[in-house]
This record gives sequence, structure tokens and C-alpha cells, in this order.
Amino acid sequence: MAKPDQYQLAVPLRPTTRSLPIALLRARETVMEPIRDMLAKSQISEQKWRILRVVDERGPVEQTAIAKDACLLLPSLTRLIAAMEQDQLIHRSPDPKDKRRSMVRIADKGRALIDTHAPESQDIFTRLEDQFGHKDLEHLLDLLEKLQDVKL
Amino acid sequence: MAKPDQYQLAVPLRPTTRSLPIALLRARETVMEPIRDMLAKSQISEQKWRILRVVDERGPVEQTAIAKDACLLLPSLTRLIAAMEQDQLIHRSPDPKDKRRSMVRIADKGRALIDTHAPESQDIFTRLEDQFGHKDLEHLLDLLEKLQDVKL
DNA sequence: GTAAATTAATTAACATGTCAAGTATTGCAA
DNA sequence: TTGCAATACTTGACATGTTAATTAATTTAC
Repeated sequence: MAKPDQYQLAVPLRPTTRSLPIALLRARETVMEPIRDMLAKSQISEQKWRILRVVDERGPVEQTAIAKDACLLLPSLTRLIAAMEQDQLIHRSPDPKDKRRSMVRIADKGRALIDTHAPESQDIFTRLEDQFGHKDLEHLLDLLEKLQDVKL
Repeated sequence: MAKPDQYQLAVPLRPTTRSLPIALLRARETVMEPIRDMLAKSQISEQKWRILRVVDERGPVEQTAIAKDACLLLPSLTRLIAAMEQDQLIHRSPDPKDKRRSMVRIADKGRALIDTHAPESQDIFTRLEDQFGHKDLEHLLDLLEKLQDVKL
């Protein structure tokens, strides 16, 4: 009474809980929930928030670099930057050394937005640390940082 | 000669490399690159691939559950499921016990798609394991699984 | 130096994400 | 039993994601 599956040679996929891309996505959803609530108050999207942070962190920076650091594609970035410039969250100026580029820097209103949310952001992180454990969280961040440098 | 910043009380944000949501996103981009290449050959999107895997894993399942497991919102899922049903990747049937629901299950063509990509998928994972280290990878997956259950 | 290849950014077209509102059904409470 | 809240989607409108094509400027190769 051989079961038909006996000769099955198909390679089974990993269970989704052990699929790294899916696990990263699910974990991120958990962490993003309170942050989304926070940003909703300011009518600002997750993407614009990432752009603000990257531009704030890097200072005057070209769009290609923002795209890489904020995990956005250039076409999306073009539209987002245009809207954010309109809203006075950032400024943009042509690069005199390379006329193809424009340099982006944070504007007062953008900086104010960051300052406004920084305490709540820190509070969310602290709550996470309390529940997840300081050591595990640091270790997780180390592993994620290492993962970003892997070349596949 | 006091620097103006001397009295600044603003809470600084964490550097983006140590921001968990951003680190999760960047890490995911690294891992997804070869998978996107793989899926592009079959003209299938990342989202549809996740749906296929979840439906395959869970068997006949309602859409709300798929949405949760595949990290999609219901409106997106409605459209994706419609397209995938059209393409015969999945089947959908009304739940006799609850007329609001419909149960989704994988179709032959969907299963074939999974079988087709399983070896390459496994190969990608192996390459990752080689570069990243088996132990670190398992630990990372453990931490991500734990993170998903945190309540903020 | 000049043509060809490369880079930075943009645009267009369509897929997917997201929020708000709507429909049908079910569960629950008075 | 009735009516009201909750659930499971669905739809519409607009934001963002994604690919391919395009433009302008720069770099490279000859």
C-alpha cells in the first residue's frame, strides 16, 4: 500500500515562520504599529518620515543616496521629494559641481517635525526594549546590520 | 563663548542604522534582491508569492487570515485574490457555514509554481546561510519570531 | 577632443498600499 | 424575537511601488 507521496521529489519550501523575508516583514509590522499611530497625528507617511530622518542624518545629500538609505526607488522618491518641498519640510538646490544632481537638506519645518516626535519615538523604543529585552534587542540590531552587508 | 546648542533639550533620534523598523527594512531589501530576480522570471509579484505560500501552508483558509499571515491589507488582498483566481493559481469557494466568508485554496497551477521555484529558493537560502553563518541565521529567525509576538 | 557609455533624475503607465465608506451576514443583548 | 453591534469582505479614491522609456549632464574610451 504505497502512498503516492512516497516518491515525491519536490523540494518543500521552508515554513513561512522560518522564511527570512517573511519573518522580517511580519516583525516589522509588529514594530510599526505604534509608529504609524504616531505619524498619523502629523499626517505624515512612513516614507516621508524615513526621508526626513535620512536627510537629517546625512545633511545635504543627493537623491540617489536618499533612495538607498530610505529603501525607496527613485521614481517614488521624485514624487515624495516634490511633495515635501511643497510642504516646506525639505529644501532642494542644484549641485553646482554636477548639474544632474540636486542636493536635499532638511528645512526648519522638517526639523521641527522630528523634534516633535522624538520623545514619543523614544518612548516606543523603550517599551519595546522592556518587553523584548535590552540584550536581545541589541543583538537583533547587530544581526540586521550584518545582514545588510551580505552580498548574494 | 557658549555654543547655542549648549542648552538644547531636544531628544535626538536613534541613528537610522539602529532604528529597528529601518534596519528590518534594509535587511529585507538585501535578502529580497535574488528572490525578486527569481520571481520576475514567472511574472509573479512578491505579494502573490506570499499569498501562494500562505495558502499552500494553511490549506483552505479565509481571506482575513491570509491578510494577516501575508502582511497585506484586505483591500489589496481582494484585488490580488481576484487576479490570482483569474490566472487559476488559486480557487475560491463560499463558506457554507458563514456566507460572509470565502475559503481560498491553492490550485494545481499555483502548486506547480511553488514546485518550480522551490529548488532555486532553497539555493538562495543556502547561499545566505553560507555567507551569514548557520548559527547566526537561526538565531536571527528566533529573534524575529519572538519579536512578532511582542505587544506594544 | 569626440563618440559612446554611464549616471542622476524625471515621466508615464500600471500594480499595489492605504484609508474611508459601503454591503451583506452573523452574533449578541434587551 | 428584534434591533444593534461586530465581522468579512468589497469598492472608490488617492498615495506609493515598480518597470520601462526619456532627458540632460558627465565620464570613459578611443
